[in-house]
Amino acid sequence: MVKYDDELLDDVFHVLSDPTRREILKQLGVGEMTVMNLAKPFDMSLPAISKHLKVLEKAGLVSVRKEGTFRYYGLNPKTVDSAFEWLMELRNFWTTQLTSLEHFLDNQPKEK
Amino acid sequence: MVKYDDELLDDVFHVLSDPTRREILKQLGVGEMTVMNLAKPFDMSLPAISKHLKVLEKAGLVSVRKEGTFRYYGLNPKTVDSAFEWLMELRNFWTTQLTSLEHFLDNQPKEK
DNA sequence: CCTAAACTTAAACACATGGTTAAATATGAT
DNA sequence: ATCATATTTAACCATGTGTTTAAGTTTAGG
Repeated sequence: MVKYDDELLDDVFHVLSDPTRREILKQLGVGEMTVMNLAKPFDMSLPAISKHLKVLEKAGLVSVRKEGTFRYYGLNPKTVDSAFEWLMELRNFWTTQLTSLEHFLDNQPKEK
Repeated sequence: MVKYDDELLDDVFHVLSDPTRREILKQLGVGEMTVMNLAKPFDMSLPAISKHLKVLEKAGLVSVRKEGTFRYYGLNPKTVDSAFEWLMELRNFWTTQLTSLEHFLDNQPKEK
């Protein structure tokens, strides 16, 4: 199995475990957005969104560009790939294990 | 976009955000295991592992089978699929958005 | 019935999280 | 200089997390 950076995975999966952040990530797929505009769909204060964006940034999922008083947040799609690939490998590992004879024998039902 | 259960995604991604739980999930790919054996590789008390297993169970990623004083934990691979599929769709959504003209125009660099 | 083994539950703790409101900061416009 | 706008920082709060140790619980075996 490929080696993954545990801390990176911690951060990325933690980011993904919050619905607001998932929604923000989806939204950013459309293009760069200001904090104000990102906040609009949510029934939540601006500082709350600002905090979520910090979490996203710390995990390397987004980056910021300043322009006047605005801050344009944009995607960093590669970081999500690390989580995706980890998940893919996990599933892959499971599948190969599950088809092995050893596993088959170990998992014969012992009761029902 | 397909509709996903937010609470399920919250739980599954939260499970995945901890390295101990990721390791447990990987390990369970080999086959059912008792708590004792699952705990062995970790430098951590048994109750700590027990709690992680509760989290995994609550998220629907594993299930338990009792046999005497032992508890055999086994995988529930389908639940991980929901997170995997959500991630896949997100990437997919991004990709289609990123190739659209609209996005291209919105994202011309404004400074450098 | 007694004991050992395999867990779980309880209680406690330090720290993180997700939210709030109010105040500070930075920038552009008048 | 003043003001409004966009955003962050600070301070606070309730709740959740990951861990520990100590005390149950359940079950198998002498």
